[in-house]
Amino acid sequence: MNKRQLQKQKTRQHLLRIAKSEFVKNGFLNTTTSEIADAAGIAHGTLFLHFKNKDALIVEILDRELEEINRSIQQMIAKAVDLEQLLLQYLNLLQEEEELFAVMARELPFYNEELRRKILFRDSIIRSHFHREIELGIKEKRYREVDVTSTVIFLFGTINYYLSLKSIFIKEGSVIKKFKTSIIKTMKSLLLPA
Amino acid sequence: MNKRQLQKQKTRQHLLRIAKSEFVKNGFLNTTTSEIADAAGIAHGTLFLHFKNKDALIVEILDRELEEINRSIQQMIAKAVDLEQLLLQYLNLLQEEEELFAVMARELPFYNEELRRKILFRDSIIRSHFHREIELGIKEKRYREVDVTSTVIFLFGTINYYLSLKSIFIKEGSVIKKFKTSIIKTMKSLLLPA
DNA sequence: CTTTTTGATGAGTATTCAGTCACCGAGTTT
DNA sequence: AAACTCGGTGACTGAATACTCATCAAAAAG
Repeated sequence: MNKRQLQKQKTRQHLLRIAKSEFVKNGFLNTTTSEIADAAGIAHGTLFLHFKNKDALIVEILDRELEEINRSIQQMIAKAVDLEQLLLQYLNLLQEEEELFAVMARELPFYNEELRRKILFRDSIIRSHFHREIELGIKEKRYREVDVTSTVIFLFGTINYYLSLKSIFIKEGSVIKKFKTSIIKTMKSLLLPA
Repeated sequence: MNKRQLQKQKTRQHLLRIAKSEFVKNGFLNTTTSEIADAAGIAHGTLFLHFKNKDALIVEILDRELEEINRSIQQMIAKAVDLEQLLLQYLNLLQEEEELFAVMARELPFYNEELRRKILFRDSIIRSHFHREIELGIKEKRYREVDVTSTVIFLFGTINYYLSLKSIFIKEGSVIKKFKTSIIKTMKSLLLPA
């Protein structure tokens, strides 16, 4: 790879990094291509040399992020021994990239089909693990006989609600951190016999 | 009131009605002032004769809607004898104006301070009634000793999650109708002793 | 050393919208 | 009936913003 190609690669990576931080800061919908170019210190037109359009940029960023999240989730599942640990580790994962998850939760209904599908697919994977874990618990009589699907949606609905209204729930810091224990507590009280 | 003033009143009411149906159809953010004017059969400029700007229009529409909803809620509370009935009636209320609630759930994070405050204030009123009802149930030993605040947020978070992703959860018809029974069932299993 | 290639530039284009304003004509007043 | 008022009109403006393209200069190729 010669000097030119090397520089191009570097610019591209730089753009991806800056774009992600801008998206996380203001959301995908409210970040303009000019803002990204300015923040990256390159000309506006250069952005379109590296990415077909704004959508292609966000898709590439999300693909990378979702892939990394999937890796973390796989590790998590391998390690977690029960639902409480799984939930705690999942919440920790969310907390680490909370700004990004908050943006996705808030903007999901406005994304195009492709993006929505990718995000919801990632969601469905982790959801299915919770589903399985709860079913197992019921079979082993550790949990009460709840409606598993509804229970899982209650959990994810609540987490997404917290995330999408993050800035309203708290001034700064992590919503997940703030509500982690009460989420776990309520899930336990839903599942464990009295 | 003379002929002119009468006509003005009529145009204004007509605009409010058409604007609401457009907002419900495509959301507030994705409805243009031209679309509303076209649908109402008036000139684009006329809209700004009746309302200072697009925001003033949505604020007036929401004020009317929220006021009516408040009236319904007051009636509901007067009649409801227990949590299950209260919840069922609340879900019925949501179902009646589901498109509007779905738009609000989806777009809330993007509204300005004033609109957000109004919507969240209405939410907090109904939430406080659930809170009180659950506390009472715990005191009277009908319910288990759950964390009341978390339980209420679980309920509202889940409902909002369903609403904001309405179009993803179902093709057409009512999400609330579809999930009503499982929401109630899960709430009961959360609150009632095993 | 000359020619060709190509990454980068940024002024310019196209589009979408909210909001304005000079003007019209029906209705009201004098 | 003349003068005035005011609701309505729609072409126009200005702002925002995604995307293009003629041009440049440095690097690569011949």
